[in-house]
Amino acid sequence: MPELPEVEVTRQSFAAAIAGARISALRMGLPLRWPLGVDPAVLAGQTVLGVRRRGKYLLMDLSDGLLLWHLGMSGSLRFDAALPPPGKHDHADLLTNLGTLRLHDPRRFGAVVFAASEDDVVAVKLLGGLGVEPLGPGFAPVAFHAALKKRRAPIKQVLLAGDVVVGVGNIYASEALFAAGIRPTRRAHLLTRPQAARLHTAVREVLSRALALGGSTLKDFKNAHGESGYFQLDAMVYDRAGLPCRVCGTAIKALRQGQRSTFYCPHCQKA
DNA sequence: AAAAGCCCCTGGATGC
DNA sequence: TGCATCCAGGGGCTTT
Repeated sequence: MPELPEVEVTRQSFAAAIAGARISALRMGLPLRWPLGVDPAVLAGQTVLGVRRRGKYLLMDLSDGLLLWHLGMSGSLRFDAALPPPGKHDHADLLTNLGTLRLHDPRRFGAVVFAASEDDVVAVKLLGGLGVEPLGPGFAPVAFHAALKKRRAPIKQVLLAGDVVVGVGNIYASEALFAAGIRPTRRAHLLTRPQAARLHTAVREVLSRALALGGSTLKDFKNAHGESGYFQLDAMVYDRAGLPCRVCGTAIKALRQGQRSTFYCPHCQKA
């Protein structure tokens, strides 16, 4: 479900409210993608210092260690002073004196993982290979082009892989390539410098626009207050197979790349 | 080193 | 109504 904008919207919607909270317990439900990696009792009495984001991970700094939260495909977080008893798909409740943070995740591809520090092996394994933040200063056109030069895979799959630039998921990969006028099947190393620069701009604009609109609401995205976003209202190509391109009217095409669907306009995306 | 496939899981939509 | 099939916003792991 969540790509960078949704994860960041989620973070912003509860980070300030949970800062300073004293943890009383962590209650886990069915197994998630990875085990917590520590006795939950270790968390009791710790304080939540803040919540950062790296790619699609949320890093919750504690007084002694950190919790990594990932929403997988279907996860969402909710933070409230009072929540109803956990339902079938509520698999983690972090209880604090300021409220409960609840992970709701039907498919259970998400995770909550404890790490003693960012140098902890588990943290390095999950975060160590991540690319640069697309909305940060490390994402620059020239370096981006240089990184693409080393990759022969289709550009769509390189965007999605997250080792060059993080946070671009399946929706925004298609949207950014449309905005840049680039064919998703184009081999990354064949992009010219102007094309890489266009894609760099497109990734930033698509993500920051979605972020400003509160994230996408394809199915059930909600921020930690249970409010929806609006991005799906203006997707240019995603999930529009056979429909007319909003720019030129040509029928949008769909294809499969690495077991994920891709959408593009054959007329607007010739590069 | 990089690329391609596989797989984890549940639920909704579609087809017979 | 029932059942089978396919698809879904991610990404680590194993195999080429």
